[in-house]
Amino acid sequence: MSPMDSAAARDRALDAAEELFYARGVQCVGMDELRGASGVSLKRLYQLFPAKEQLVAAYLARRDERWRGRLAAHVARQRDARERIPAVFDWLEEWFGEAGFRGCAWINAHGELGATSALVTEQVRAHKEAFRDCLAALVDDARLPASLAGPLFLLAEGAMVTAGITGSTRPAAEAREAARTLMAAAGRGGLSRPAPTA
Amino acid sequence: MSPMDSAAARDRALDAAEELFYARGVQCVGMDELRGASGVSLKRLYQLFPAKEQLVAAYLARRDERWRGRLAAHVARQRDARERIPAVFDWLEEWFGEAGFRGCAWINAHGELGATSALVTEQVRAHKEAFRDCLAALVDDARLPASLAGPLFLLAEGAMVTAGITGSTRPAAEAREAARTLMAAAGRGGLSRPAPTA
DNA sequence: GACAGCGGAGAACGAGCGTTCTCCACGCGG
DNA sequence: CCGCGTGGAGAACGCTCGTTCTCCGCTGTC
Repeated sequence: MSPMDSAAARDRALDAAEELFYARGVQCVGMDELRGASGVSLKRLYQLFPAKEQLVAAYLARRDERWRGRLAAHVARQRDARERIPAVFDWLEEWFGEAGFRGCAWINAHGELGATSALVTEQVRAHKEAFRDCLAALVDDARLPASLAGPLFLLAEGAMVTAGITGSTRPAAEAREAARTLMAAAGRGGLSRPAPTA
Repeated sequence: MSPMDSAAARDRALDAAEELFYARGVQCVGMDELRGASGVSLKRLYQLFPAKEQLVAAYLARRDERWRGRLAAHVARQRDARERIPAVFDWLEEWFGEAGFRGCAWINAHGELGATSALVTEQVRAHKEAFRDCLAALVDDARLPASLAGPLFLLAEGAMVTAGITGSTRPAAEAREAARTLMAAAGRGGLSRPAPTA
């Protein structure tokens, strides 16, 4: 291989990292196994990423880009701005049903390394913030109150966690229905007051 | 120490396990460190728990009991059955604000070991199912439609994850407001219909 | 006081890991 | 055709970890 495709080596390393880290957890996969799966020599791996931690961070960063790209593409297919919000949950449902789905990579990575690696924590926070911003933009486009973004985000996060733990796609549908209810209530004007107590 | 307090040794082992596993992650804490922190000899540890995995499962099981006990106690302070549901989120908010809060122990354990340990996965599923059942009972007591339990559960899970990642207690308040809105909408009669599309 | 048995301290073991080093085959400038 | 440097394969290193073993002191009994 010519020296020039260190970019290709990087891609192959990240491909292998994504597949293995996501499927089995970061700590379960050694650098040697990564070398075997990617075909990139250990020497090269350490040239590209000075330590495993950086490879993990790069894996999360690239996955973040792709994940948000896929979500945005799916959502953009809806003409009606208000339908784009339920479409987020449609897309989650599709994702949850994919073979090999094992929950949210960032939540998993945070559970595994959040206490240990500041770099990973940073990636996780950045990803979640970006996702939240994405929802906020959809809420804004739909001319709904900005305060809706937080709850929608929480519903989506809860759905991801629950789908990851139970292996079911159902949380996506539940979250979508709840999101619709919240949108309708917000459209009706502001957040609810407490239920009448006496 | 008399041979009889193997129960006490068990408790001390679990105390140390809970503190260290929760704070730093399971894989970061070795059996030797656990011995140092608990004062229980390695030999005894392995008599009580044939392998680390069992100790992890026991830690999660005991924490589950205590966690749900604390939640139930807090919720029971509300007279009005409908106020017990927001009270769940009040309690979450308190929890999120505690020193050393680092997210949901079960979600973290699942992220760390879900792909590896069937025993741990089982504990996580059992805990989440129990929590969900608890919410379902509160919904039932409040004479609200059973379909509310799922969305409330998702809001709570989303809040736990988000609080764990961001370190803020705010997700609890957001989830509580959303829960109130969903309760009000359900009280008003059933789930929302999709917004008018044409 | 002698002895059997239990329990604790910590060494030992074997495996796996992240990281580095050694060695060799290959391609290129003179 | 000959050195030279680049890059790959994989051995090696040092460390940590889960688990087991060895040794020793203590205690309760005769």
